[in-house]
Amino acid sequence: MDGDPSLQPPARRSAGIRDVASLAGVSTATVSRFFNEPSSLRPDMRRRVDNAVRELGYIRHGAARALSMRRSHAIGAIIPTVDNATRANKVAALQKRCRERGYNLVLALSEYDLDLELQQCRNLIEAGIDGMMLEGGLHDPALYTLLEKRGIAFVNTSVYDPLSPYPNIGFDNRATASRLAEHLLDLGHREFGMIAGPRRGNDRASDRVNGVRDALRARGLDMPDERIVEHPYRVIEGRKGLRALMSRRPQPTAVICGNDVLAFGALIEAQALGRRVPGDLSIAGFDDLDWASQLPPGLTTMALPASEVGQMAADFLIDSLTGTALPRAVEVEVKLILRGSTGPAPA
Amino acid sequence: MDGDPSLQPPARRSAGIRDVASLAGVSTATVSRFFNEPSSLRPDMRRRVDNAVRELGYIRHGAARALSMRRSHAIGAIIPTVDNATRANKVAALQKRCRERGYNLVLALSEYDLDLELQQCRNLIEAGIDGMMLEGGLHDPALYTLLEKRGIAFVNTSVYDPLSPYPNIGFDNRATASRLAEHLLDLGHREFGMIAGPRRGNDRASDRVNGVRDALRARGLDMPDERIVEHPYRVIEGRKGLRALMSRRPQPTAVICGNDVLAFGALIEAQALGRRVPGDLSIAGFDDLDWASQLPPGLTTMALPASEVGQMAADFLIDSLTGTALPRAVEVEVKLILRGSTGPAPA
DNA sequence: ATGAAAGCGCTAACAT
DNA sequence: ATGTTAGCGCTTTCAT
Repeated sequence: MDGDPSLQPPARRSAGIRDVASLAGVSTATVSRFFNEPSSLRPDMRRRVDNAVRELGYIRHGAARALSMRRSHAIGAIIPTVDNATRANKVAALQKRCRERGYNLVLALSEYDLDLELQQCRNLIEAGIDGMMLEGGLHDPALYTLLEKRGIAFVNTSVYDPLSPYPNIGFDNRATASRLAEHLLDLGHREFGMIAGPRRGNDRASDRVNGVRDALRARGLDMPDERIVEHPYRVIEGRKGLRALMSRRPQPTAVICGNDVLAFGALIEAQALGRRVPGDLSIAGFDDLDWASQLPPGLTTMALPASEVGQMAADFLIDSLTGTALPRAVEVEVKLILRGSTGPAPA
Repeated sequence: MDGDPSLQPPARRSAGIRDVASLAGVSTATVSRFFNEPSSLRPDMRRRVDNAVRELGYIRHGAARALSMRRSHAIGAIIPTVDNATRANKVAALQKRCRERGYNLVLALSEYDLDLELQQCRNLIEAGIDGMMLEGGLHDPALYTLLEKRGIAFVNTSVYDPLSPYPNIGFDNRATASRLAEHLLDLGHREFGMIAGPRRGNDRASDRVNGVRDALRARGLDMPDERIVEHPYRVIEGRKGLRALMSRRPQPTAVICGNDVLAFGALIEAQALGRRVPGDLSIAGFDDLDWASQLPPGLTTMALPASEVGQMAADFLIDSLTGTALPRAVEVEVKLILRGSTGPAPA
């Protein structure tokens, strides 16, 4: 093998399908079938091609394949950031499932910016993705137009809305937040505060605020704007948020945080302020991160099945490409995890 | 515009370069130049093409472009997981810089498995990536062969080794771990323990262990195997690790953790065991995660400039493609962040 | 079951 | 400065 004593062994371009075909003594069509429909080849043909492929270290040329098949076997994903374990799990599950089914994942970040999201969408279309996972259901209308006009499969994730015209896989953030608030209402809390994530351009963040409001209103209570502070998802911001809320009068006895990272900060700041959790103050979050069960007194939170969503998104997108009929909206289960950070309202 | 009352408006395939060319009354070459070398067009030509592009909503076909240019404008990255904020920052910086320079990011996960990493490498090659970011310097030899034979640019990251034959951007994990150990030695500690990350197939994890050993040996001390426990990077595992170490005699007064997540668990478990930090026990980690400065008493840790590495990796790879001469190894600065979790050895 | 050959939608010589 | 046209490396009819 490699018997050609040519002058520049490293510079020769790598083997193409024609090289394989001629080495195996078959046509290029047969080599193509070897990869795409092996069962249509006679065993001996298959063996010959297989040997040639191995000998040459042949790897198909994806771009040529995509051009010819009008299918890139790439799935795109646009997410705000990756620096959140829940989302990381979703992306990991997405890429794993895509890989299992022969698809690659092209990742783009929107940084919670709808304009940037649209731009990234264009980039991914240019990259030729066959399907695209989005986060949330709030996007520039042009994004939907773009995708639909080009017949690119897509799915909104981490939101569930059976009435949406667009496919979605996730859960109802608003109802989920209501459940969390009800838990606290049942514990006797009447003075609520909320450390929300930035709501602009983020329907999950605003839905969570609205959900808490829903629950309070259903019991004749209200959560005025001054009881809501908005902070980026960072621990230090959770601390600031709690400090701000505790400076209002009357002070809240229950604080719901937009996610566990903010709750982490709130928990630490409560301790720094000398408030006992849950004796003086109950705190809850969303995500059920790794440490939520470990950090005393344990964080009450909503466990969001992120990797399930990622995997389902991959399946949904890839199935769409084969023309399978699929449900427009899929709801995944969110569990309320009760831990030590929430308790009866102080007397 | 769109004056053709045909029967299936949504089904018509999207505009190609020829459509743009004929609408603008120019050749396809001119349209191509409009995108790739706009300055070579006369202003009025540019305007005509621009209008046609807008009117048709034309987006270049990446696969066709890649096939023709022999360049996909895609960068691949294979990382173990994304569920770590430091790595998330690296990936975010990588994708951002790639995007700025007209490249897309194809992401693959290796799950700390060298065989899977090699497989993912093949997948990415098939996807046609022009360059590839790897994590660490320990890979299947076949991976290097594959990449070099095909002339794909690549770079090992989060490691620094000027003697390596392969390009790398990062820091010397071994030396960095030594610095951390020296800090504790200077505080008078003599009994060390280590909660390492899984070392199999992970040079960063094993280098950190070796670095701690180096520092101890330099002072005539030793760290026997039974003072090292190995745990996956999760909070609960950090707790288990500390419990295991504290069951040995003599007990360590200083525990160095493979990363901040493990250190988090160690911190919590120390508290659960009634040990005061740093009074009875000093704990340190790697990464300087978001909460490290917030969680009392503050975690002493090494701050790794992850996003700097991600950005430099993007620049290195893309610059390589243009034939720019580049340094083979780049070292980034790691800072020792002193906080409350480390203090003088108990008397 | 296998082969021959016509594209897929661009880019880049080369020509003007 | 702009146009003509031959590929890029596959897949997929259509023959056989």
